[in-house]
Amino acid sequence: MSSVKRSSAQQLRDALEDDIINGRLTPGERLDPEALGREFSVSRTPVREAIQQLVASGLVTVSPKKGTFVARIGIDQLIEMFEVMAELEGMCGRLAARRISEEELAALREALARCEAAAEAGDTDEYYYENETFHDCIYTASHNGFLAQEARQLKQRLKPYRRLQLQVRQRMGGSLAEHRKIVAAIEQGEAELAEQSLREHVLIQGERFSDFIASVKKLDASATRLDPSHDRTRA
Amino acid sequence: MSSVKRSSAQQLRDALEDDIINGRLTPGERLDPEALGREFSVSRTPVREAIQQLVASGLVTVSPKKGTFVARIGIDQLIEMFEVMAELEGMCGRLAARRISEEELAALREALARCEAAAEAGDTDEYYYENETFHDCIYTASHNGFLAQEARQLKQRLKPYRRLQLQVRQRMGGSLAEHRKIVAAIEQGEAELAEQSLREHVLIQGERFSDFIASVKKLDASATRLDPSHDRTRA
DNA sequence: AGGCGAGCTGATGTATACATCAATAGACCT
DNA sequence: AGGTCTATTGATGTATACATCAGCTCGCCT
Repeated sequence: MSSVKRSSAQQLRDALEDDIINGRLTPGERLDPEALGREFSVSRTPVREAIQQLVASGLVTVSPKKGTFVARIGIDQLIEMFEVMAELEGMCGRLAARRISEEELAALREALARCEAAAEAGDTDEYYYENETFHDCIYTASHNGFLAQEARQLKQRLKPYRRLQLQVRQRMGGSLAEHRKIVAAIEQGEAELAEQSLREHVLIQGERFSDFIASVKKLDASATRLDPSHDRTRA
Repeated sequence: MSSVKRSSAQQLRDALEDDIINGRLTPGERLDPEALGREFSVSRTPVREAIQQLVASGLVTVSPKKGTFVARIGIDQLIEMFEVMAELEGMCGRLAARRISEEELAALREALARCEAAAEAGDTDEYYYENETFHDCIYTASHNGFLAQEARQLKQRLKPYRRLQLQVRQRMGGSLAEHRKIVAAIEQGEAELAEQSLREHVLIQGERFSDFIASVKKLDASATRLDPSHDRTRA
């Protein structure tokens, strides 16, 4: 399997990445290398390495002589990133409509079914998860591994902020309808339609920015002063 | 200005990046941290840091216990990356057609003029350089800084391989005609046309892959055995 | 009392020494 | 002679100590 023995730096990187993506570490929060070293029983060197990698992937920023913090993405850049995300998703859909295999199509239908089930059950968390699987199926079906990788990476980078979005329950119904339309387009090999549908599917969430921006600003403000309640040094 | 005092690791990173992009270090070539340390009069720590960053940006790969090497991109992935590059360029064009400012349009026309001059003079190197400026103008004019950054980064990553392309002199004329078409589309705000023109402009180079692939394979083969003639440790 | 400056503090950046482990080459056994 | 096991080697990975430097505080001067 994928080698079970990974370097401390890699493990730490994954752990921090997961913490950031899943909101256990919020944007603006400070990361103390020494504290992290104590927590994971390693020296500052691999901690530093892990942080460097997170900086490279855009999840962390480090200000010399001031400290390292979970990256705070400005609203303007956030919009820009959504714009690119929509394009990448659209491209995945366009390619998938042309290249998808039978197995992949089956997996896509399965993912759609799971989304429908979650929506019917009103389980927003479950829907959020299955929604990811759905989109991931399309990435894979694009048969462009590099594109899929880029899409996943950007999505990860946006994740700390996305979780504020779909909370709106009404959005689930609309999202589901769009999913069906997307699947239909891919099934029939209508590349342009699939692209446009997916692009809009992503952008619609961006257009709900009225509510969204408010949430972000609020989160920005609360995280401005380094919230000590999230201190990871405490056991 | 942009702080003149940068860390050794950053300087080294930039130096190596430049070496790789401009072909002084060829794909597959080994990078010896100790030798680099001696050359730049620093310890292995900042060297390692620089290498880590290059790994993150995809220009270098490191195999544990075997060594670190300039990244070798397989032909299949190379094609995938060109596909994405074309999409990003197209997106830049589409956005630029809607958002470009007068100043930016002037700069774009200027860049086109320089391309024309270089082409008329038959100076391929100059054309290569001005061609970059031209495309960079479009990135900027997209008014999406994140998109522009991603496009530049991907272009950098492809650069070590792109230099094998435009060598064909005949391509300059065709390229120039496409440039004019692109500028015209942007001038008139025809977003879709600008997008399609740019996408094809990039992909055409990919379709010339018949010749291209041969060159890459040749380069791949010659770099397979770690060529000692490129050893940087020698003064 | 308010502003300014020197020293302190705490953060990142760097150097060096050690640990670890896979690839390799050598010798031994068959 | 061929294959296998083992010891060496050389590479990355990690630990620790030191250097450096900006921000902050405390105290002095005006």
